Amino acid sequence: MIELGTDVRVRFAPSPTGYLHIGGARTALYNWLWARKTGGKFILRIEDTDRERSTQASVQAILDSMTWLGMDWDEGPGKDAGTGPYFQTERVAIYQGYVDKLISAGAAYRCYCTKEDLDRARALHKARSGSEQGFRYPGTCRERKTEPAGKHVIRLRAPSTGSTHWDDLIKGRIEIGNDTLQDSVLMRGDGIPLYNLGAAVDDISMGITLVARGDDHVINTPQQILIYKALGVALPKFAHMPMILAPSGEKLSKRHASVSVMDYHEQGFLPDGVLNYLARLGWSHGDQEIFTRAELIEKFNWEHCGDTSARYDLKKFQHVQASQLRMLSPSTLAQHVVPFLAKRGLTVSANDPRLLTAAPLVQPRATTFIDAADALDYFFRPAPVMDEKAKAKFLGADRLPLLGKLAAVIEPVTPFTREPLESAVKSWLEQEKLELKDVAQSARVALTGRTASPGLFEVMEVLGREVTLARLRHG
RNA sequence: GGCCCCGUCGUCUAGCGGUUAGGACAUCGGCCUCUCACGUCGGUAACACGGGUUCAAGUCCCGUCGGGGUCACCA
Repeated sequence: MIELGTDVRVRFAPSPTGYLHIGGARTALYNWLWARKTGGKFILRIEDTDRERSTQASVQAILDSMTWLGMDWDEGPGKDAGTGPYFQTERVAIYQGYVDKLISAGAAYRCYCTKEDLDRARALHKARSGSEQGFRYPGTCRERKTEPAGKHVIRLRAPSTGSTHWDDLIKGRIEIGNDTLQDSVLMRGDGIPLYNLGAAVDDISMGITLVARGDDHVINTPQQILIYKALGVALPKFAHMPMILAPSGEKLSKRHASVSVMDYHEQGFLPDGVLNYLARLGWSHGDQEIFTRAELIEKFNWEHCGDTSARYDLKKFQHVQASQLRMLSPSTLAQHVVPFLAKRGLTVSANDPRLLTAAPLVQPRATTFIDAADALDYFFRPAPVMDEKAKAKFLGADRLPLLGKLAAVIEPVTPFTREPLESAVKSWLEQEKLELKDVAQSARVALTGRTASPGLFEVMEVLGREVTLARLRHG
């Protein structure tokens, strides 16, 4: 059991090279949940050192996605708590300071090899081994006595003997032989840090106590531990979570599914639906599948994070989303669905009594807000959009007299609500020796334009007397 | 290829030496019923393989096979 404490400081450190991916969202979620559970701090840091690929639009997309999901950060863009700035490109002076310390500690050195030198060495390696893989920096500048003026990168002086290990919160003890390490570049010639330096220095200077990230970073951890040790700083805990795979087992990408968080917003998913699904993809709490946000915070832990990669499953995702949608109060559902009604050209107020009455009717019939808006459509149009096939089948000329009678039967019913309507219609049917199913589908098509809808009397109640009678009489 | 991680129903998972291997999604069938859903009842379906250790192995160890990650002046 990991101790709770107020000293928990976790972070999510995305690179703004695209939208926020659902894999990234899950990484953020586990960190955020842990911070909220423990009363610790959740820090958002933007790792924008790849100038070529980083864009302002991506930064905004990440911020928007985090905000939509409701994962608020305690420190980060717009919230400086003294550990900022939170964009790595604004922290170059900090990295330079740490690099100086690393060099004087003998843990790093300046390397003056040019790109061409390295390309030559790499070509030589390939010629010998038949592959570019496995190339290691030959160490040309490692023991250099003189320091020529000029452009240089900073390299890690990696040990070649012994091993580096840590106890991963998810994967247990991991040990990697130092002979697999190499003198990798920590800082570019232009003073911009590379991932391992930036991440380690930021985690140190921001006081991060638990580094939780995707397990594609396992291999980076030894180098970062080396940096911590060279600086004489206490190590954080590490938790490496498995990746999310496509249903086919490949790395999940756009080709397989909607991977951008904001896609789910547009598709009418609930933030809580996304969070619930992502939480269960790689973490469990006994047999429970559906969690409120508060339950997630209360119950999340690292012990029950699985160490196997999980495959994305839209069907299950939809089920979780539908379950979350059903948990909404009518007024909350109304608020969420109004923009989706607007997209259909239907201007409806979230306080519209028809909407509030209809909301519980569509709730068990919808997965997303798009579905809900579709199911609500005919309540708010002057006339329903008619399914022509249904009309041909159920609204033939022979059916109209019956619907006229039905209209006459319900016309005087007061109040115009489901129970009185139902009993009035039932007793009429009894007299006529008819069954409800003899008239129900025709009435449904007349009222809604389609063959599937909530119960007939509920629909009538929402439509109200005027509209119901008009539609039955083919207004 | 080297190094690292992983292997329970199709999928997400529970399990932490003794279970008729449980739940959920999906799927199939029944019930409910004015349609469609919701709900509900039930079925099919899994410990990758081979060696150990042990009275006893899905649970521990080794190997094989399989999957994934990573080997950049990307992150």
